[in-house]
Amino acid sequence: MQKDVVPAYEQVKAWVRQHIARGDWKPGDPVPSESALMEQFGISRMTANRALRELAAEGLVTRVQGSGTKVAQLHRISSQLVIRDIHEEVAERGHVHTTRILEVTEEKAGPAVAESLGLRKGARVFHTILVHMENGVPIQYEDRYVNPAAAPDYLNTDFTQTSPTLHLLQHAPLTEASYSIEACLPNEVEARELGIRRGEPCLVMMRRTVSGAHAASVARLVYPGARYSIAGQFQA
Amino acid sequence: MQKDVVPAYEQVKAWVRQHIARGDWKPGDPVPSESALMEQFGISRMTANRALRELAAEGLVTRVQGSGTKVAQLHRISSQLVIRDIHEEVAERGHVHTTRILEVTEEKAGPAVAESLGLRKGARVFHTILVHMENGVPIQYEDRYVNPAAAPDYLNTDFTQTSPTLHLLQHAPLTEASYSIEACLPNEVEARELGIRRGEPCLVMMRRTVSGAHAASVARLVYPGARYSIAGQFQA
DNA sequence: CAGTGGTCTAGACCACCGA
DNA sequence: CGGTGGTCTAGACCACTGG
Repeated sequence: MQKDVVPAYEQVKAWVRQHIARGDWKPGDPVPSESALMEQFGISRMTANRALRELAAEGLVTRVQGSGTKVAQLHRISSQLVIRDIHEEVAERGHVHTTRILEVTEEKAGPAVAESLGLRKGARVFHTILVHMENGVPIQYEDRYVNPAAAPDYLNTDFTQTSPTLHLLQHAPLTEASYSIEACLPNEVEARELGIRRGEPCLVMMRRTVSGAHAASVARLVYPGARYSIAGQFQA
Repeated sequence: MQKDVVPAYEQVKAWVRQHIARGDWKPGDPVPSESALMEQFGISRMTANRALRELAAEGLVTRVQGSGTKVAQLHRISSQLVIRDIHEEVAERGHVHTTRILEVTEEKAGPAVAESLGLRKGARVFHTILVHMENGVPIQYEDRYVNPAAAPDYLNTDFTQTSPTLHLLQHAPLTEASYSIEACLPNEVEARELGIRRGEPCLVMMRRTVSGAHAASVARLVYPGARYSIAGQFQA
């Protein structure tokens, strides 16, 4: 039975997907029930169930117990924003990534940082400021505070070899994160270090990461607008 | 057996998740095999399989046939960027959404637009320019070209009642999309319509949507940087 | 009520991996 | 080779929906 290279449930999924993509079935239309698929494909109900359940997980169809399976309103096409190591990202483009280190210190947390990291005001925190360059051109100004509890070795890292993101990913596997992206003008220091004029707009990403029980780090990432864009793909 | 409110496979998932979140099992560590879970929880293999398979789909664990299930390197935490109707978004914040219509026309496609929509240069395209306001304050300048083949009725829409995004979602269910986000300074018209100075940075999202066989629309969405940010959450 | 999906079981065969 | 995951089946009981 299962000598097929393509599993039965995948065939069913593909078949349903096709009907939806071609517009044979429009949003709100019913999709054949599990028992209908059993007969049509000569499969067991568990197999039909798996196909429809996975399509529902992808958001292509909606299932309501007792009512049936319907083609979903195709609203929530979504893309993945992924937290990646910038070194890896640059290397993938076949370019050279280098880092300029501006600051690597231990400080007392100010109120804002303490709050973000879930520490008392004045608690010890690690602070790094780096500039990331792609083929020698600055592309990211990274101002980051790190919770010592999450990455005790942080300050001993050679940041010319290992980026903060990579160190954190390796030592404090992240379980949660939030971000916000805004357009801002750089302050004087940021403009100077990025080699741009004060009036040149930048993408600023504020990111807070959590690893297990600890808030691990808060970072302010400044990208020169003219040299960087966030791009992505949505797939149904 | 299944009188439990929480399904068995969910209990197994929660149990595994907990061990990973608490750090009992670190990235690379083996997760109990399906047969181990069968014994431990007194469940059948299909149930254990489902639990682990779904965790793998979420990216929490990695499964290799013949080798076993291991805790994944928690790198690719990802978030969902969702295409939403701006009216809905504003309404959800409990605010009032209004629209100012600047242009609703039919034009011949210039080379760039034709290319994006997959049409011949000079083909007829719909063009709308709107300003979206939240409680009377401009928050988005929307310059959009639409492929007539994907939404023939587009121009007949009352854009004070139905946003372009909503019309398109309803009439041309989207199957694919790509976007890029940059920081830019607004041009003179955009600045005037958004009520900001020329030097104030903006988030600009270029978005191209595909519906079935047709490229449906390309849009340039300009957000005043000081009034708008894109925010999101990553979840493992 | 009949039909639907939600869950579960106890088997089964297979392909793959590592020792 | 034994253990692993990948898939599949033929049944089962349940909760829910709709007419």
